[in-house]
Amino acid sequence: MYSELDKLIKMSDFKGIIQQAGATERCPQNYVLALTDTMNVISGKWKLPIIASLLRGKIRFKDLLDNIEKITPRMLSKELKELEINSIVVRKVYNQTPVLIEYQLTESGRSLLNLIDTMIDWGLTHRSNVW
Amino acid sequence: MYSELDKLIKMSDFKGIIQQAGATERCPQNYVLALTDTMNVISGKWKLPIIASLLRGKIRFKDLLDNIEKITPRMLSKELKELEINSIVVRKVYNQTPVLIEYQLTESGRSLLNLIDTMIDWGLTHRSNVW
DNA sequence: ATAAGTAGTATACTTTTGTATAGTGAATTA
DNA sequence: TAATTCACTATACAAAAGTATACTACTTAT
Repeated sequence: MYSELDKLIKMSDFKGIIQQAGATERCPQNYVLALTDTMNVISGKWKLPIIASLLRGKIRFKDLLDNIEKITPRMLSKELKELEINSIVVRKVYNQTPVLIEYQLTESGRSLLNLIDTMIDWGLTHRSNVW
Repeated sequence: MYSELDKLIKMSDFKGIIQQAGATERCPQNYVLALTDTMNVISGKWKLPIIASLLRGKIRFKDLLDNIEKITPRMLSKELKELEINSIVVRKVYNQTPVLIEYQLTESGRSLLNLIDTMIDWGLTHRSNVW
C-alpha cells in the first residue's frame, strides 16, 4: 500500500514524527500528517477507553463517568472536547427539560474500530512471537 | 474480526486502557493486554521516528542521532533500551576494534509497518471526511 | 425546603515525559 | 600529543499530562 517506509521518512520542518535525512522527495508530507493525526486521536491515557465506550452507542456524560473506571470529570470533559474538535465525537443537545446531552461517534470515530483491531492483532502476534 | 468492541470493554483491575462496567465476561483480557502493548510500543514523541529509521535497515547510534532531527542522545538511548526490552529492537555488538554497535528491528518490529500503514490510511480518510 | 441527579468547571497539585548541557572512556586519525 | 569520533551516561531543569478535591447552576424528586 505504502509498501516501503522510505515514503515517509524525513520531514525536516514538520513537527517531526517521522523524519530521516536525505529522502525529502520520496516522503509525501501527507502521510506524515495523517500519521500524526492518528497518533493525536488515540494517544493519552483516556482516549481509547472513551472511544471504546462510545463504540457501543450514544451515551451521556454521567454514564461515561460511571463506565470508565477512575476517570475524573475534568479529564472526561477535556478529552471529549478534544475529540469533538477533531471530529471524532459529536455532542448533541436535546432541548427538553431537563436538558439531555449525548455524545456519539462520527463516521471517522466509528472507523477507528478497524484501527483498534489492527492494533490488537499486532499485540497478539507480538506476544506470540515473544513468549 | 473482533467484530464488536463489546469484546474489549471493561477490564477493571487492569491498568485501564479499555474498560466499561458490566461486561467482564465478554471482554477477553488478552485483547486489552494486546492493545496496551501496542500503545506502549508506539507512544511517545520519538518511538515512531526511531522505528521508521530502523525500517530502512540496521543502523548505528550515531546515524540515528543524525537522522532524527533534534533528538538528544539521552532520549535516543532511553527509547532504544525500551524498544529492546519490548523485543522491537535488537542491539548487536560486533567485537572488532573499534567496537561496532548496530540496532535493528526484530520480526515484531518490522511488522509494525503494517500497523503504521493502517494508521496512515485512517488519517488520510479522516482528513478527507473532515475537509 | 431539602436532598439528589446531571453536566460539567476551577484551582492546586503530582507525576510523567522530554530538554539542555556537559562529561566519560575507549579507540583513531592528524 | 592533541583533537576527533563513537557510544553513550549524569545531572538538572522545564513542560506536558494527569489527579484530587471542591464547587457551580440547573432541575427534579421527597
